[in-house]
Amino acid sequence: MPTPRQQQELGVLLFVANRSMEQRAYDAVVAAGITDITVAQARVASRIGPDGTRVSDLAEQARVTKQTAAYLVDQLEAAGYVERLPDPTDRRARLVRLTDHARPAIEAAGAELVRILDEWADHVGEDRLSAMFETLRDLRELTDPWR
Amino acid sequence: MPTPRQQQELGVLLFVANRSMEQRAYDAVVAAGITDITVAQARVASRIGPDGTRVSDLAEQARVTKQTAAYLVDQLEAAGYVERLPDPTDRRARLVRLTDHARPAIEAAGAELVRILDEWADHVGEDRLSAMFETLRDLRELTDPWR
DNA sequence: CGAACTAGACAGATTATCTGTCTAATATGA
DNA sequence: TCATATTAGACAGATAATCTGTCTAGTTCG
Repeated sequence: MPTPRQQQELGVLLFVANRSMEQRAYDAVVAAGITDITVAQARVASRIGPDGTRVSDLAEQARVTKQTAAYLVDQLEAAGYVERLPDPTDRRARLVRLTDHARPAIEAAGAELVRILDEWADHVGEDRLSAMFETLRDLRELTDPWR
Repeated sequence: MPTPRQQQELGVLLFVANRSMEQRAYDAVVAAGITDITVAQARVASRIGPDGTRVSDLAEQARVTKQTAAYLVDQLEAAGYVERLPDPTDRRARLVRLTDHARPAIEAAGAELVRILDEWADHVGEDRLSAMFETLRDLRELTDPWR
């Protein structure tokens, strides 16, 4: 029978894994010479879908309030990384979309993510990594009330 | 061959799983009537070991600077949840230790963690959950440069 | 012993985050 | 159809969290 302290270890493990990915991706962007984005901005920007995403949805996915998400999107917009367009399906809403100016950052982050997953697969094996992926996907029904 | 966007999904999955655990544990503490702790404080406090932990180590584990960790520990100390004692093995250092006042919070959080893991095990099976645990443990060598 | 390093404190600034309120647009339902 | 409730997002203000930089005391090691 597992103890709370072991349960807690799982939390730590999820945290360090996520944090490691995030930090390395962010560092890769900085290493590519893009230094005018903060971690919090990048976290929100990374949730923007190819066809644009509403601020409310970004807030939900990043688990911050709409106000916080809007604040970060404002900064990304001022720096030219995103633009806001009217949402054709709902006149209240606006879609946030990445601009071409964001492309180098996306590519740097993406390339680093590929490297990370390669290393992880090397370390624990492709099969175990895939199994973990699938388990986390299934758990999402519990861990992600939205979507 | 996986795409960057799939890699990124893993990051999201790790994030939502961790965030779900953290939020539920925190909510359980609040539901137990303990309302004078913030999430950031709880995050640091949860890393304190049974025999006390140095501020520097807490900072490392929570991935914040020493200054931030010290700031949060100050608040926890002012609220009576932790105390600072001299570290007998190093006169520069001080150990942060949880007080009896923290016990109800620890118990509320621990009980919720047990519930969460029970639900997860029900959802994906005990074996798959354990496998994920082991994989994350092995990955820690890559994801957690310290320890 | 002396240089380099480590733990933590102090100061100051910035960033991220929240609660609360407001308007406009949409959805619902009698 | 119209009143009501809900949703998207903006605006204002306050607080919390976080960082960089600097400093002192203590430790380690050649």
